[in-house]
Amino acid sequence: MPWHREGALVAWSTREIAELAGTTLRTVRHYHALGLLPEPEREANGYKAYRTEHLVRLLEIRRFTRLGFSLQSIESMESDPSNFVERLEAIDADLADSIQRLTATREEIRLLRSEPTKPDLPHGLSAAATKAHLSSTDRSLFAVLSHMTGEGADTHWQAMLEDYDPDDAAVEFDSLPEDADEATREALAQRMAPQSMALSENHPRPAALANQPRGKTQRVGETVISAMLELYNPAQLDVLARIWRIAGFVD
Amino acid sequence: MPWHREGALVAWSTREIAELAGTTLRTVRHYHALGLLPEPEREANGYKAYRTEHLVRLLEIRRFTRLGFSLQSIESMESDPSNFVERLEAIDADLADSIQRLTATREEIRLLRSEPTKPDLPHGLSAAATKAHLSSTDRSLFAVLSHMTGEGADTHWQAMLEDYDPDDAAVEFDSLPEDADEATREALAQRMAPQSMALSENHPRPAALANQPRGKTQRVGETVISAMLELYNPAQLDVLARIWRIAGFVD
DNA sequence: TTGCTCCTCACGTCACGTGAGGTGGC
DNA sequence: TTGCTCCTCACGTCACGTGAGGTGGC
Repeated sequence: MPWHREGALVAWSTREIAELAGTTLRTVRHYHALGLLPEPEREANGYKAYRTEHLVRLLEIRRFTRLGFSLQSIESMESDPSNFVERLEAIDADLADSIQRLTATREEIRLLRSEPTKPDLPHGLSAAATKAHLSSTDRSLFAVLSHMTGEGADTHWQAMLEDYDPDDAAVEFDSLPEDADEATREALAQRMAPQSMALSENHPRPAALANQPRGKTQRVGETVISAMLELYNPAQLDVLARIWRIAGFVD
Repeated sequence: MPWHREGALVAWSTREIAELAGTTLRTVRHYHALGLLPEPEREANGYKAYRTEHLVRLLEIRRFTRLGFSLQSIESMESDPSNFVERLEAIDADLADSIQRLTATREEIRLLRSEPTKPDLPHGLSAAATKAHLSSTDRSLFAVLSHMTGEGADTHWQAMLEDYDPDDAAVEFDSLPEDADEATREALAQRMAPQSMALSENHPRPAALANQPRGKTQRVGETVISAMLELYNPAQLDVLARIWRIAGFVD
């Protein structure tokens, strides 16, 4: 409870002024430490005795922080109030950015909630990869592929995956032992090639991918190739090479 | 540039994997420190040699953080993935809150930019107070009054201020010396009373203020009264008391 | 003596940012 | 020798939160 001093005047404790202002004890003390809020006089027992001037100042500081000013910028602004509007505009631009980002995040979350799926890939890709029964190895490859080719290409990969039929050959490929003999590898490649060719024919590289600067495309290629080299075993890599030759992707 | 190792395999440095993932050196090291991202093997010179598995994991972590997960919650979620959807919903609620707050802040900033005025009071009140040529003392009183009566009452105070005419008597009141004699004080009260009465008649207390719980109203009253006791000098307080008696607010 | 409120350090939070000081190959 | 990149501490950021340890009046 506020106590009386010097006759009619009333003073508040730190906790009281904090609650009056709708904030916390620690916040008030923090403003003292920064010199933003002057310390009031003390009672005989050492307690701080806040008065209206302090409440007014505290409310003013809170108003500025709610507007998005940092405590430091409140100080600097009060020593040089010249470019107040510019500061406001800078804060406003930051706020617009933040809202933009948070809204995009909410949209991602909405998709995830509407169709829960492992969030290791962008949502559409993840759902398609799950429906296509991709192995975790293949998912890893698509994680790299999708990130490296950029968001714009995701719909392309997604459409391709949605068109993909996980047949027996694919299952065999996933569990192909690294020492599979040549006949096995060649036979598997022959079985897998047709679908690869069909997919590549039905889903040509989109313009966004084709029109990249040369260096970028090369980096993407190197990264994806090196990912494949690590993700697949020698027999699987050989099967892939054979498929590419059959399909005419390489010679 | 990536360097080669064990024949065809390629490894990246910390900086390289960070850039590949679109993040920073320090971020990668931070994830190591938290145990979120396993450390890769080292080259002979002690350099870390990252490979695809690390890139995939790094991209996954980044995806979670962009969704709003804290680093800690990524860990705990992976050890117990059961309530994934609940976590998503909690994050979504936080995001909605944040967007709500930021949007409200932007609206305040928009008002301030459209009509720049001292931001010591809520915008509408500040503009009205400035137009009414209120002294900084009076502004302080309104800062306390507005905060204590809550946002809902601001339009009431604003309407009152917009109706207020800062006449000669008000100017005299602002600079009234604390030892002004009784005749001066009484004359001033007589000149000021009519406008006070008119204002209070044209702007009755809104329901939002009248329907407060008793304790709340009392606290507001005490705080505002104590603000007045500090903001005005004895002669000014006496003039106010005389006005109130003339107007019949008190007896 | 027990409870309650006040006080002053001073370390903790969160996701990294930023030097400081040293190494290794060209 | 100079430049460049890597490495490991370790303190800094921002606006406070959270004890720890002690005091003073009922």
